[in-house]
Amino acid sequence: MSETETGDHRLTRHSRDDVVTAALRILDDIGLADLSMRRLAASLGVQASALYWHFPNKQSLLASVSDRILDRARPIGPGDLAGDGQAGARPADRPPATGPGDSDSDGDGDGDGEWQAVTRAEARALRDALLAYRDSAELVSSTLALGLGADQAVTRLQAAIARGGFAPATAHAAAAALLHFLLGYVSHEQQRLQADSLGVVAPAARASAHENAPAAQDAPAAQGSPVPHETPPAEAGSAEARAALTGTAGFDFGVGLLLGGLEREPRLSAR
Amino acid sequence: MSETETGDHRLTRHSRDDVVTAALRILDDIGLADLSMRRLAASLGVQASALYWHFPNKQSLLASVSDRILDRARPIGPGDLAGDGQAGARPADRPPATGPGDSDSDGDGDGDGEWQAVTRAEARALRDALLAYRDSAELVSSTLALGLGADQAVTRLQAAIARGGFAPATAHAAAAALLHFLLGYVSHEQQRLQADSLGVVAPAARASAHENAPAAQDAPAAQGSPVPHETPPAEAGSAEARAALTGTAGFDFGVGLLLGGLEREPRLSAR
DNA sequence: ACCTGAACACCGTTCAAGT
DNA sequence: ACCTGAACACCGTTCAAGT
Repeated sequence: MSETETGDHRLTRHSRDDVVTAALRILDDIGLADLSMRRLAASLGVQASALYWHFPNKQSLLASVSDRILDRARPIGPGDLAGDGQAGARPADRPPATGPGDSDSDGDGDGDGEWQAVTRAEARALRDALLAYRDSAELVSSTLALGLGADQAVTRLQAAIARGGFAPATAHAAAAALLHFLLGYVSHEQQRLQADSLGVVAPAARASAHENAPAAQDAPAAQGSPVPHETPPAEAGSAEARAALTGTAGFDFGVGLLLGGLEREPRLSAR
Repeated sequence: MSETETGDHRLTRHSRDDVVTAALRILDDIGLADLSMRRLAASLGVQASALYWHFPNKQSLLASVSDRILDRARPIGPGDLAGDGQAGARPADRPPATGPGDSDSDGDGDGDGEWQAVTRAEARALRDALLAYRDSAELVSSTLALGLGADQAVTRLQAAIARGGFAPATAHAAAAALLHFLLGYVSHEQQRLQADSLGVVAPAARASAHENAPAAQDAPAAQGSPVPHETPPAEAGSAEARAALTGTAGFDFGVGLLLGGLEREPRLSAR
């Protein structure tokens, strides 16, 4: 409730949600490292101690921020798989979306690879949600590392995987593995985006393993827009393949690996 | 150099390595959250400002600690695969160590799954090295998230995978994915270990999907206590399979998933 | 129901200066 | 080569008290 915080504040009392919203804005504007209780309070025109009426401590506040970010990833319903024109929240890019770089990994004969498509879509939705805010993957990671939140994400991935007919324990372990990869990947991705957006440049000896296009940044807009900054795969180089698997391609590759391995696991129902 | 710090200190000047050693001890004794420059300095009998002669800032010190932890994972040579009896740092458990819980995933007929065994061994060595110190996975994760260190780990995993004849870009991306999983998994594992070691206990209703400990929060502090998050679904489901894939079995499962998926990727040399 | 003011016990980092 | 002492600009959290 209350009015939308446009930078100024005063004269309104705040709700729990207002605090989370303000925190999200600071996160996106100046990063996790500078998201302090005092600064957050100041952005709301309030004393730091006031925040402790809404949250018992900073960690629980961060967990709520984490949940809010992840909640944005809801859209993908069981009905629509890939190639649908309408996006859920706002992520407007969503390319044709078939498989990984090369052959689709569900070409095993029977056509029930539906769980793979759904899982892939869930994973992409989570990544998109994370890419919408600076430092969000690191925030979610550390929140999860402290045992708080992020259950929603595991649950959704597990549900998608379970469509393949795996045992609950299998689906859960695979979902956890997928989430670990996802958070680590996006975390690293966001660190590079951030480094590139500053004038870090990296002389020229960047060469070998990883390199991607600079000038990809922008992110002036506030929270909403999930920033579709794509780095074209540009694999090409048959020689040494100097171009690494980055961006969406690298992400899909990792997800594909997990799904590929999962496909060989035993199913409960032989359908 | 200097004498081994046994808790007391005084009268010796310290080297960079001494500082790292002392930091490692504090990390293991009281955890990452309480590893401050001031406390570290005190444990060395020195002013906090003295540390800045050795390191430009806290992050670079932590990166060095991170490197030291990872360096402990060296032992696994190309010759020995699994079943070796000698442990590395401190973890004295190391069970018989055969395969995952169920069937080994490299029984595909041809006998050149050697790269899989080597990769698996490298992954296990990294996990063991991390398990030797409290909070190490989180430390390495955040160090890596900030763009420092941990290159050694990726490099070694990549080298192991490359034995399978994959393109460098493929091997690198797979190694990165494996490391992301590994750090996330062990991080979560250590968080649970830590929670369990305190008297958190978790009543008994631990059951269903997510095994994190309730009763840990509630935060008796303050007045409001704004009632955190929603109540978990607690679906319970099929009632069986409540035993999740945890510990070494869960770890091997995740690694196996990645390796299984990798096996389907195209090779450069047709062996 | 939501916030202030003041305090407590800390932080990382800098810098002139010492030996 | 390694460290001190003092300072600067911050932290998260508590708590009585206000409205």
